[in-house]
Amino acid sequence: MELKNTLGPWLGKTSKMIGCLINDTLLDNGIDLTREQWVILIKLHDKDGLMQNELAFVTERDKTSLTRLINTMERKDLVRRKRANIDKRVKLIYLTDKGKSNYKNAMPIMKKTIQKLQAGLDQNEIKNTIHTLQKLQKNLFNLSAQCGANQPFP
Amino acid sequence: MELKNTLGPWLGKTSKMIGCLINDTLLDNGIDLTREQWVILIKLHDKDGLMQNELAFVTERDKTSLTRLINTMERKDLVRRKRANIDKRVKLIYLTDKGKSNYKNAMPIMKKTIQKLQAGLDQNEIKNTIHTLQKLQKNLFNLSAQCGANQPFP
DNA sequence: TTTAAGTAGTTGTATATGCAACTAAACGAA
DNA sequence: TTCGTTTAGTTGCATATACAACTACTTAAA
Repeated sequence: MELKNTLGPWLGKTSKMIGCLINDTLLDNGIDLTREQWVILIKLHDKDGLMQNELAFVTERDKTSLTRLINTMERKDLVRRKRANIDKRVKLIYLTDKGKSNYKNAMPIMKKTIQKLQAGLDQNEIKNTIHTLQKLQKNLFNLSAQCGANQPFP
Repeated sequence: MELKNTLGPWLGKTSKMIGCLINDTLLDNGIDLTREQWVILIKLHDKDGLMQNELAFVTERDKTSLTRLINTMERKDLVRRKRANIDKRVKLIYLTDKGKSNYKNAMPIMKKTIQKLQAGLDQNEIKNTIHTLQKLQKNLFNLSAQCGANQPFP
């Protein structure tokens, strides 16, 4: 088996290039966000007030990484922490007005970029590829390839 | 268009999980390598004595990142720098004996892991997915989504 | 041949990442 | 109810990453 004909390297390179594209797009449009911060804004726009552990899980990162990412974003006034009343260990993360407006500014631009990225691919091809990726993720999950000790939330 | 039905997030998550799997596999087998170091060993095994800029290009990273990655690997005695005689600016990177033996130890284990990863996927499915990824990479290249100022080597 | 422009690599600075070990709070069972 | 265990989040440490600005060397052109 040749390593080069396996999915790993292809996925790795493509993913890396997409990361660069997202960074560049944000920068070129004067939006002061890293791609990591951008994803956090998406998740919070989806459901505001997630606790840190949930946010770490849905963004596939260790909780310690998330702590520091939120530190940076709080410093930039994109989100804010709020202690939960029911359970005082928990900190809930909320979008600030600045976070919301950054999301709103970035979204149409990012959608346009993603369309350019997928140019020349038909819907069926995209669907099949996603399906294959889902199979891989299932395998990865069974191989317990999850960073950190993140638990799924029921 | 729903962001969730585009390839970006699926690729990102899968790629992240594969990274964790590689790290875990190396760690579980007592191989003292990060996944980034592992990829460098592969490229050098393929062709020893690459110059840093070439190595940065083939591994899709900025030359400054490569400088520091090689620093770490030189400290760990996995590779060594050698000034080129023809052009004194250039530094060529060679595998050390330790680097070679780490590669040799890791390779069969990593191949086994990759087979587990691709379990349940038929060759055709893999081929089609790689083909789609190649299309994406072409788009990404045209969108000049390359990190750093890395140039392709003719 | 001398000088300007380009190239290879490094350093400064900032961000992001993860494991181990920690604190504080909540829970659960004797 | 109290004491051991679990959980949420943080900190220490090490690695990886990239842009800007730098040094040292090479090349091309005046």
